[in-house]
Amino acid sequence: MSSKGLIKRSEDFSKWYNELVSKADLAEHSDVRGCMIIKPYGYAIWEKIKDQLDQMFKETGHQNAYFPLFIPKSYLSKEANHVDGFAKECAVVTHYRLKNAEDGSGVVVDPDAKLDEELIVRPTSETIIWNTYKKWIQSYRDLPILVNQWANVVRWEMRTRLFLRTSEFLWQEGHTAHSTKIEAVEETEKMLNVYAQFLEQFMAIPVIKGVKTENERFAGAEETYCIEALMQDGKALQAGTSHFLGQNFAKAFDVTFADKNGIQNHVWATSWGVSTRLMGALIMTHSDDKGLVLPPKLAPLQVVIVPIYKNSTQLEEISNYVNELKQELLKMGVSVKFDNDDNKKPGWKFAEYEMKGVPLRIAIGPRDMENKTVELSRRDNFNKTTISQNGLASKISNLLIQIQNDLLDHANSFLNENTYFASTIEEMNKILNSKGGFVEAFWNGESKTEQKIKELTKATIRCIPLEESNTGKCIFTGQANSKKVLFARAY
RNA sequence: CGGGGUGUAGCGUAGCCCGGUUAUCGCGCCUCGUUUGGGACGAGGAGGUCGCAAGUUCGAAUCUUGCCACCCCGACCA
Repeated sequence: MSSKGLIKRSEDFSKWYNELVSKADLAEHSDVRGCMIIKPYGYAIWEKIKDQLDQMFKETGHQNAYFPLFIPKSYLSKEANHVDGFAKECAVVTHYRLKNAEDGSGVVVDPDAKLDEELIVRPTSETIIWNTYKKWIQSYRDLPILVNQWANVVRWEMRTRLFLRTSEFLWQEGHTAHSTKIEAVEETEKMLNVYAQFLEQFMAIPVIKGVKTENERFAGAEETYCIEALMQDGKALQAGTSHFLGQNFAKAFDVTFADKNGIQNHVWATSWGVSTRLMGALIMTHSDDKGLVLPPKLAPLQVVIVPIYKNSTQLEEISNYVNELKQELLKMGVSVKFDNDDNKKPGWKFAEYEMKGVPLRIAIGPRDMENKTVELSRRDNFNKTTISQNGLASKISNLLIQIQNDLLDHANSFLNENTYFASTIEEMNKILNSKGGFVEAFWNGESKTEQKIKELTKATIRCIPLEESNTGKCIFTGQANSKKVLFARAY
């Protein structure tokens, strides 16, 4: 149950985000630092995301499996870069038993129950999975392995935000094994495209596809592909990553296969993931000062019907009509709720469903019953129209498609309008300090240069876009033949 | 993990500096009635370990210390 209004985005975007997450009933903080409770309404959206992605993974030949939460500490250290990247943020299990304190003050860790080998709570599962794949793979006939898992992972974060960065989060992680480098790279790119397609077609979020620089690469990867989205406050958000892992994990875990000639080779690997962070992307892409805005394809509730009446006779008449309409809509696969709660006035309901981002609202009163009309109101642009009850269900169904498309168009325009080019550091700072956005610029490919630019602008290279682009003079060193990359301040 | 801020009923808050009956107000909640085309109104009612723990004191929401959580800014990261 949410109380009135949100702070305006223009006043305090960060506060707006926090209030929205809370008032739209998406999530709340738990008593454990950095951990979140995803509430039923928020989880319903995540389930939509999950179900659709799961279907897309299966359509591309993947199967789900489940690997354990706990990973022996020794596994993590087998791949040098990997351990460097994750060691600082791992939760560690050291004991397996509690006992009553002798002074009666409660339970304490039983010092006699110390684990011989400590377990880490997975920050990601490459190590335990590759330790397993070693047993699964003997010959090229065992390849490829195309496995995904839906899981929770823990990374001990210093600074957290609901959905955007929490110590525990939900995600999926795909882990594949291939006999050739080409096939593994293809898989990495294929899954990046699946993500991009999902974000655009279902979340109505346009993304830039690219690869990360060495600095930003996943710990243990040869190449990290990513999709980057632009939020309404002009900051970039990494929405998904797909890694070409080369033979790094195969070598670390000694995973080899016999090829057709009987020669032993190391296996080629990929991994790819998206997380509950997508919820943050969804919120910060479409929502407005009235609350959440959901694309119809991800809305747990697509249509809400609010009756307006003065007495029970009127309500009954309206109900009779609405129940028929509801059946028709449900048959068309449209999710719909008739909110006939007598304790809340229509105005209250309007505001409430706006906060929760229900894409389409229908209001029906005695006037409508008389004229055989209803009032349709769109959440995304607040357009209100009074239309005939004739053929209403299919009009609604079409309108939902229209809303889905309009949200993507709108987000696309925003992305285009907020992508700039800068040829000097001053220009870049000017852009970033005024409204933010993506800034294209040339970069000479050196980490040192990237670091310097970061110090001067607080912007990082979000990606080197996959699209072919021309070369030019490095924004920092002036070096010719530098490649075009995308800078932004980022979440 | 460093610097700053905050924590009082489900939510938002007054009181704290300067310790002293029964902890303020609004929203929400419950009951009854009237209402219902953009967050209704009246009457009555319930709801509190003042973040947690020690300490100072005759007496602590108020003072001291420690801890926990959240928010903002850094460093780090999806």
